[in-house]
Amino acid sequence: MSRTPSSSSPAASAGAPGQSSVQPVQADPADPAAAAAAARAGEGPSIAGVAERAGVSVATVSRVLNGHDNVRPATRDKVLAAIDASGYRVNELARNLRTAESRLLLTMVPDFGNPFYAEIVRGIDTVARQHGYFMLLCDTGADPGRERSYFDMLRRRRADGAICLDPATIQQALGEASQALPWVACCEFDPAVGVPYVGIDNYRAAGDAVRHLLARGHRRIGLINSDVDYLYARQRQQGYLDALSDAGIEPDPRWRMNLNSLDYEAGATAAAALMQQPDAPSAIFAVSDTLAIGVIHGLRSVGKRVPDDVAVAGFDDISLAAQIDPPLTTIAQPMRELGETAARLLLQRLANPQANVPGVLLPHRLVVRRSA
Amino acid sequence: MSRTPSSSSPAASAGAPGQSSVQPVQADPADPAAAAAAARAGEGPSIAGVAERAGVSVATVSRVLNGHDNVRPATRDKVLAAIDASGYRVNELARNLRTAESRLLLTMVPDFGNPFYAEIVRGIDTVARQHGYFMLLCDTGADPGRERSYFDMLRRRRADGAICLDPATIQQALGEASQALPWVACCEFDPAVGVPYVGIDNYRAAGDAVRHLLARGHRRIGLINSDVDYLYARQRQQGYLDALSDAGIEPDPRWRMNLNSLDYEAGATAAAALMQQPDAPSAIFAVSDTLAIGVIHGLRSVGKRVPDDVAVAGFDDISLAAQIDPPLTTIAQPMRELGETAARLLLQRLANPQANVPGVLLPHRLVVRRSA
DNA sequence: TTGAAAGCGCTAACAC
DNA sequence: GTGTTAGCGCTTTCAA
Repeated sequence: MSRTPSSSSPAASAGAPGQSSVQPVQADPADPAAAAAAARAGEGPSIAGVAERAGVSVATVSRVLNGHDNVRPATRDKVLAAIDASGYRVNELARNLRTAESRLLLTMVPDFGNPFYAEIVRGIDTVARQHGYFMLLCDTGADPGRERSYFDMLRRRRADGAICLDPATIQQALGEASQALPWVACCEFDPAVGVPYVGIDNYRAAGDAVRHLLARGHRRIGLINSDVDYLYARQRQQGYLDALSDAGIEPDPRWRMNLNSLDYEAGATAAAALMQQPDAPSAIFAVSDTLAIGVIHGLRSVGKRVPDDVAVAGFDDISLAAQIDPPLTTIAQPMRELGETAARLLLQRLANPQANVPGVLLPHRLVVRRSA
Repeated sequence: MSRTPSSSSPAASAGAPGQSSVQPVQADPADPAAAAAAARAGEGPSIAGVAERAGVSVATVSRVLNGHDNVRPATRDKVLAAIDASGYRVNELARNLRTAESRLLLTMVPDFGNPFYAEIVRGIDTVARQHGYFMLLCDTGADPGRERSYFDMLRRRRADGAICLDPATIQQALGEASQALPWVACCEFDPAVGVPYVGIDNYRAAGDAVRHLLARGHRRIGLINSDVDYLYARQRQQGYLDALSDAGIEPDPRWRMNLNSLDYEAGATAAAALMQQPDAPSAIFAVSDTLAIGVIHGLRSVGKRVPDDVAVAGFDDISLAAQIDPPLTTIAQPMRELGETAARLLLQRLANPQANVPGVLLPHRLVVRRSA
């Protein structure tokens, strides 16, 4: 990642891309005019105060602030000096109203405590900041009501665009009313909604995981899935089903479980339950690493060794996956890139509202470790 | 995809701002005036459009919008109907400028991928939203430059207040220039900076952990610490040192390590290194659970069993701590409450800038599991 | 190259 | 109760 070799830090220029940096400077405590202006404004001087101090018009100050080049160097210096001396900071509330943009990007996640989302969010944040936007992170808890209310922030102009990681079912409902709103889908998407998206091929990825288990000689393979509200859950389930069928195995419904949570706890409980039945699976495919980690714990709690008694495969390849015992075999998703791509798609859509922004699928990868 | 003149969605067709075409949701596609107005406004009607439609003044609409009670019910209904029919949404950009507040709270964390911070952030978010604020999450990477630039958002009026979870050293530098800015410190704080804070008694907590190890019969106890830039790192180290001394043990410097990361990976590497030396510790106290989990992994990689060969204690009690093998003995921090309290302190400071907001210390708790 | 002035959409005095 | 109006601080024509 290359950085501008100037003195301004990357984030410092973030708020106002392409504008001259305003240095943090102590206001001159002995200047009565500045003091009066400050008192009037409640908080530091306004652009008018700077103009007065520099002996120019507000228009000129604005030009300098925004890095326009039609300002005589001498004038610019005067203005810069006045800005410096007064400790002026641009009021983004005013600028935002005037330019009719908030420079905020909304990111809606079902659960930002989940390490999988955390990494995606980081990708979004990086790209957003590179382009002078800030990211407003919203935890929806996958609740349609909250989802909808956050979405409304777009209409209220509180955010310029949104990235949605919530279930496709929710997006669908949202989509009907909001085709025209500037948003993109990440990980979860319904191509039918007609909204730009980025994700992976969940069907094939799940198949890859199951085929790996099959290659290891397993025939009774369990599936610990999340809520089927999620598109990925349905797609991965289908991938699992078809991979088994293709291997000539009739999938037993008793091997499958649907959970309404991705917590470690949920995985542990489910695994223990799975093992209760006769002819229990000799391998388990969990649709998320957090679930898989819980599964390993649950297995251990009922006296099963991993992978000797039961093999476990996860999904996502969060950083933790390599650290647990045994290290987790899993499907790696390019989390960072997922986030970065989502942000870029959104920015693209913002820059050119009528452009036809595509859906994109990123590659996944099977990572074989010791758990399966 | 081209723009469809027909079936315009309620939101899209909402407009006819500042003009008298009063009609139901469906805009007349053949009305050039409406089209022009919509194009000009770019996005839906303004308060003036609603006023016109309802046959009242903008002041009245504003009153209804803000729930003032000095509006005749009949009038209010008219206005509500007009709002409804036009699909009006308040423009918060304008409102924010007028009221001189952004209703955004900034939260600065060194690393939001860390589950410890994630839970705190959730606490902040909950309280913020209860009070009509949104939370802007900023990952500083504990970089002073980025820290400072985020801080400047307060001065640029982009956020109304901030909660800082970054190292105390950074806060100190910030504090000098920003005593007056509305912010509070969470977890990390320097009482000398004179800023409201919430945290725990790290010194005593670390002592509790070490005393537990001592009680288990360990004499050679290692410390895997983070960067001493963090106040908590220094406090926990002192707690560790004093607990050993109090037990009549001369702490060996070779038992201590300082890491510049809290990643699992870092803990694993450090633990492996610690074990290389003769007379290696029989117990390790890691100042964070993520580190401790890495430590367990690292120990295992050099053939040590936990807790039989080496006992491990962590700090934080993230949800994962109970799930790994062996389950982690750790110091529980009230993460959620930490976040909630921080948010409340900030809100309090915002509501009453000159009030003397206190520093508060929340209780911790030793959680004994199998790792030590 | 610079300045004057018109708003962006909203809230809140201040009148009536 | 309701309307009129003056800005909030900024950007951006349009003239000079």
